[in-house]
Amino acid sequence: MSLRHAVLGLLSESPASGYDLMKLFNASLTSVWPATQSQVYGELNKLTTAGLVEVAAQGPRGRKEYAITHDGLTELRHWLTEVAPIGQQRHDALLRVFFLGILTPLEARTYLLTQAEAAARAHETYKQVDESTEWDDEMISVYGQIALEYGLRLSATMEEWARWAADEVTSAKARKASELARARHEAEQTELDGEPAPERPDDA
Amino acid sequence: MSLRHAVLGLLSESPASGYDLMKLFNASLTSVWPATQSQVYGELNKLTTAGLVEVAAQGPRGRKEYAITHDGLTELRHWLTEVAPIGQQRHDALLRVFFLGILTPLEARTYLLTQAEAAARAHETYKQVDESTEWDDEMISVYGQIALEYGLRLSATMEEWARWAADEVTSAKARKASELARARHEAEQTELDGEPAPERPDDA
DNA sequence: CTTCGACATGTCAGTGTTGGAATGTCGCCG
DNA sequence: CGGCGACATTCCAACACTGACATGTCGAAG
Repeated sequence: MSLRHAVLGLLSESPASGYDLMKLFNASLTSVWPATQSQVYGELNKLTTAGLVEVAAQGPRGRKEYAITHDGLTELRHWLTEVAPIGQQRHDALLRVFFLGILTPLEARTYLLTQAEAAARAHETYKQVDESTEWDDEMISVYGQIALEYGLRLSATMEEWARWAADEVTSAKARKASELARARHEAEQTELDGEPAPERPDDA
Repeated sequence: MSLRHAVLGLLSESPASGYDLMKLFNASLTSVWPATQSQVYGELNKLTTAGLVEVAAQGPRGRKEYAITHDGLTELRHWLTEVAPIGQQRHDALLRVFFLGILTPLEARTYLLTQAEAAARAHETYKQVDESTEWDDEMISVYGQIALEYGLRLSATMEEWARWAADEVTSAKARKASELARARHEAEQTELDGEPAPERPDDA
């Protein structure tokens, strides 16, 4: 139900049309809460029916400029202060990690390093935004900056983790190999003692 | 479309019934890709129709034990190696940050510190799992450990960021206050010069 | 004056996700 | 042997999201 609150939040800063809202979504909320046209226009109608926003002005081309109502602002405040955010987020990229075992270590490493690069690119993008924006002490600016900082830190953590993980795959493989070598050695010892050697498939 | 691949991934490790899969989802994938019963059973039927899994054995109580087919394994490998993970994830908690400006700095700070505590609790939980698990060098264990490490690092980053952000709110408020004080001072100077003082609302 | 791009809204089918209800079976403990 | 808890599946209504299609208006540049 957060699309509703994203729309309310944007309208709390200034009145806007559905078209304006789409631009705002694509400009500042894409990486946090993406939305499509159909969703935004649909939600605006629902919000109007619910009395949380109202058509404050009409313009050319059928433009309807929406403004948040008192009830809408109350709802927004309620959501911010009293509704606990859901902690769990679906994480496509991390889900794959659980199943990397069906690939070869080399393929798994490639996957992780690709993730590292994607994170690095994301970090670079955030940095560009940070540097090309003039931050002042207005509250809206402060919170925008705080959100951006989250992006910067998250992408940095992601990259470091993915590089660490790639190394981990390599060293785990090495540990397994040496373990196998030891097992082989013991098997040879046993063989020397006259026992028949147990079957051991060669690891590729 | 990742629920499908989560199911395939779990079945790639060992055959299981829908009921078994639900336990696996709740045990290891909750924080990465949560799923409900209806989803899992529904997906199993779709996967069977698509020939990616098959009913390998039937048991008591109508139990159907599913196994991944050759086609299913191919599809899983394809997803892992060739389908780019979607980078953008919806982020409820971060969305709110954009709109904290409509709250008082104190309320905003409370929100951020609550988030910090939630992150700290999550970190603690992951730590418990890490310490209470016996990790070996089997591949499945290695990748489980890698995913867990991501959780550990992410929650640590979250907590640090939220605490930093809470401080940032405080200092931004202070900067604004001193700015206002300076403006006031200048206004008084102007007043002494005989000019009328401009209106200035008191900040609560 | 015409044409083109930006402005502007609306609708739809298909898919994914949630949460709950309904139904029944088996095995073990007392 | 009676009942309870774990096992096990199926169905459904409601809501959220995706991506595309349809329709039309205005303003400015050529």
